[in-house]
Amino acid sequence: MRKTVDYTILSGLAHEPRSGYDLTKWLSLVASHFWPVGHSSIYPALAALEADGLVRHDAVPSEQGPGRKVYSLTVQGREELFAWVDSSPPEVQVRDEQFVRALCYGFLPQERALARLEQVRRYHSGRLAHYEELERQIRGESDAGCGDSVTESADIGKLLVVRGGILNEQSYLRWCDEAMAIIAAPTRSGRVTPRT
Amino acid sequence: MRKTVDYTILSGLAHEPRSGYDLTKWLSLVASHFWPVGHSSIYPALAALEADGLVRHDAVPSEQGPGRKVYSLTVQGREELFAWVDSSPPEVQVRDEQFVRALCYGFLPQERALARLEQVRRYHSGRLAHYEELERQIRGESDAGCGDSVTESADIGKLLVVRGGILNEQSYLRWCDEAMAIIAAPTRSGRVTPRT
DNA sequence: CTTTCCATGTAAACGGTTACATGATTTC
DNA sequence: GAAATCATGTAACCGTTTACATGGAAAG
Repeated sequence: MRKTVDYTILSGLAHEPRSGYDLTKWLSLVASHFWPVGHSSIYPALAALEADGLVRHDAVPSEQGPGRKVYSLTVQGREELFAWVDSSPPEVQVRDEQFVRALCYGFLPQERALARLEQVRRYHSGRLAHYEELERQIRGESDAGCGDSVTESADIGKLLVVRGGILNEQSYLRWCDEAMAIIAAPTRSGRVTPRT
Repeated sequence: MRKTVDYTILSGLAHEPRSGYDLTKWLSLVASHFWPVGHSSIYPALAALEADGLVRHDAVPSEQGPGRKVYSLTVQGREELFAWVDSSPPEVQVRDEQFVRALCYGFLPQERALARLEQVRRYHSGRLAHYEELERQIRGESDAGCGDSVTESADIGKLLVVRGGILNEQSYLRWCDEAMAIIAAPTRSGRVTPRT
């Protein structure tokens, strides 16, 4: 059975033929916020995909370091990828350690919980700026290419995921604000730290 | 080194002493959307936490099935949990397979991508309704049992995570709408069927 | 001459999920 | 008498992460 990391790799190659090294960098740029992949997963996966006939590579000599293996999708690889993309997604499984902490914020002294949330907010503020910069880049590229706004098939995918990142970070920021309001609310009587 | 699942369990016990069985059910209700934990992780973890003196259990006979082991936090367990809660969170790592597919939606025929997004939207619409119901329950409970400070502290955590779930699902719905608009945009030229 | 970047890979450790295993009681 | 719920646990598997491993070229 094929794993998600395989399809992530195939997706990368669908956008453009790449070496394992380039894939690693590209995926860490555009896909790390929904499916992080390290290079130590990529190289074995590429070899397995090649053995199954979903990708093939051309050896390309490089000026520095060892020769590159530039991988591209085969017809079969393209078919399998698109079939998977157009298949029923399972229920999403998200893991966010931050919320485990949040589950206990009510037990912390008010000012500690608020300080934590402030910190979380700063972090996501930075992430948001990062995705917004990415969006500008994508829109800039496709403007330069054709004349229309987003036209290229490949750009649509990139735009979709970056918009996802942006909306997600915005909602996180909204959560921080709300959470701080809930914790700072004066309606509660006594908590771990006594009032006054 | 302690893992997140340990702190998730400790968080559950901080809210109320519970058996492994009850913990499993409670966590699947309130924590499954940010840190899913199965019972086969819980029982070994509880044993390890007990060996380390962070929790202890009282054997309580049960009417049906084997006797229950009701676990509660020790002083040390409480301290370690709160110290972790009030520590610097690492960068969050989210995994959402849906976005891997989205990365390739530009390669699908328009109507297929739109159908997919419609399906995703329905799913998250259901999730949103679920969290909203949960929020109503929590707010109902704390209105009913007004006065007790411990109960209130526990309710804050539950409220925070359920609000997180709601804001997150709302942003997902917004993403679906945006994504459908981007894909349905008439400005694109040559993308109708996937190339082969 | 040391660090960074290019470029590829392997192997062990870790954590989580799935399946296995048991058995009593209540409900249909 | 079959299924669901209560209640506990173990073991194999699987995928990811981290560390190990190599080595040339450019830049500081």
